[in-house]
This record gives sequence, structure tokens and C-alpha cells, in this order.
Amino acid sequence: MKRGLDMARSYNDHESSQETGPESPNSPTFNSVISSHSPKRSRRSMEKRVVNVPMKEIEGSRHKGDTTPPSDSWAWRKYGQKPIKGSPYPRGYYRCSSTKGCPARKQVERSRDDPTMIIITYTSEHNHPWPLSSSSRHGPKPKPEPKPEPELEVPEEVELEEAGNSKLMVMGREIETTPSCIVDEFAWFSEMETTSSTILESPIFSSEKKTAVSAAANDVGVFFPMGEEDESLFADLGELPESSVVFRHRSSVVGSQVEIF
DNA sequence: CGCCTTTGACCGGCGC
DNA sequence: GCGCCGGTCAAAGGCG
Repeated sequence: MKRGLDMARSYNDHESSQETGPESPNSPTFNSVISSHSPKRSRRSMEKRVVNVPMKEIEGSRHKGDTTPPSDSWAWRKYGQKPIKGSPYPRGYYRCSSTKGCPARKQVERSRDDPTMIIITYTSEHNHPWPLSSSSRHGPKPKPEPKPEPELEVPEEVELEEAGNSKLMVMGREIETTPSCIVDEFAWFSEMETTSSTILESPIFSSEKKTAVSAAANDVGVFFPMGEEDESLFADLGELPESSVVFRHRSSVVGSQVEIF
């Protein structure tokens, strides 16, 4: 009867299985893919972002099941879980509950190669921004989180070309006063979009991911470091965590990667 | 009271 | 055409 809650149905292609960097350091890895393979499924360009997060990073946050998503600053509601063939671990399906019409979704699963790695796949429409952290959304019950952790997924940063990078750039501070929390929530999406698309998408990245990552990290120190440094940073920031990060990343990242679009 | 998690069923796509 | 698989929905229960 009501199967079409959101027509933007999904897209599965998760080519992510391979990016399970067996030697992934401690930093989460990002991969992005614009999935619009199937002619039928591509209502709009669906973007997919894959993030590898070492369990250790999220352990401190919370982990009860096999697929416990690292805590982000945004709200996700689990809407399903399924065992995946070939993988001993089930995959959890989460939908963004930060905002009403939030099209963002994410899949969380443990890497079958590296049980210590959690693969998070973000999906959203190319046109739609991704949920960003919102300081005001989690109000009542953000989740079983003892404390608002900054975020493990590390919203990448860069500017988005279509949504209006100018705004995003200011988002850091704009969001605070911006009536449209949407902007705020979706900021990271935009950022990730470009970032991943640019770097992660590269074949090189896939192949020498770690190398690339390392390089990236080296160049962009803030690339995937959402580990402890970020937390510390956020701890200090307190209010506009992502925004701040984004802002900060921008400066560094922008230099390294140029927008492709 | 409202939101989230859990679990089973259903649907659609894809491959054979 | 059939079967398999992944993804989503929806009802019930639980928790803060």
C-alpha cells in the first residue's frame, strides 16, 4: 500500500566491497561513486560515498551489533538489516532522520576481509545535499549516545558547485543563523560529494587507495583524520563542528584538489 | 509521547 | 521464465 514512501529507491551497486583496505591504517577511507549505471534506476544521479572506518574508532562510541554505525552528528534511523551473501556480517540500512525529506541513506556493514573495518556507504541524490550535522536536530533523543561525538565519518570538504559553494563556504557560520537547517544538514554531503568524486573516484585511489590516502592525508592533513584529533577539535568547537571542519578542510583541500565539475 | 530498533515480507532488478 | 539477491516497507515492541 504505501510502498513508495520515497520514490528515490535505491541503488545498490556497492562496489565498495573491494575497498576494504586490508591495510587501512587507522583513518577512515572514503570512496565516492556516482551511481547511475542502470538506466532505470538512475532517476537522478545517485551518489554513493563509501567510508571505511576502523572499528576502534567507533568502539568508543557505541557498538552493540555487528553493524553499528559510528556515531555521527546527524540522525539516522535504521530501517532494515539484511544478511549479505558472502559476508558473515549483516548489513544495516539507515535513513537520514535529520530532516523530513532527507533523501540520504547509508548502509553499514563490517568488512568481511577486515572485521575490524566498518564500511559505511552513503547514498543520496546528486542534487540533494547530504545531511550535515545539526546541532539542533538531535534534541530529544539523538541516539544511544552518551555524548555527542563529533563524527567518525568525517564529512569531507570542498565546495560544491551546484548547491552554491558560496553558501556552503559560509555555512560554517551561516548555518548558525540560517533558518534553513537544511543547508546545514546537507552541507557535508556537498562537501563529500566533490571531494570524493574528485579523489576517491580516481582509479588510482582505488588501486593505491592507501597510498593515495596517505598522500592525501599528508597533503590534506585533515582529510580522513576524524579520529582523535578531530574529536579534540570539536570538543573545543562545541557548536559548529562540521562546519568548522569543513571550513578548515576547504582551505587545505582546495589547494590539492580542484573541482572536476 | 515520540522516535528508534527489530524482524518478516514484499518488490524490483539482474543473471542464468 | 525462474530464481537469487539486495533494498525497502511496515507492524510491533522498547526505550528515553
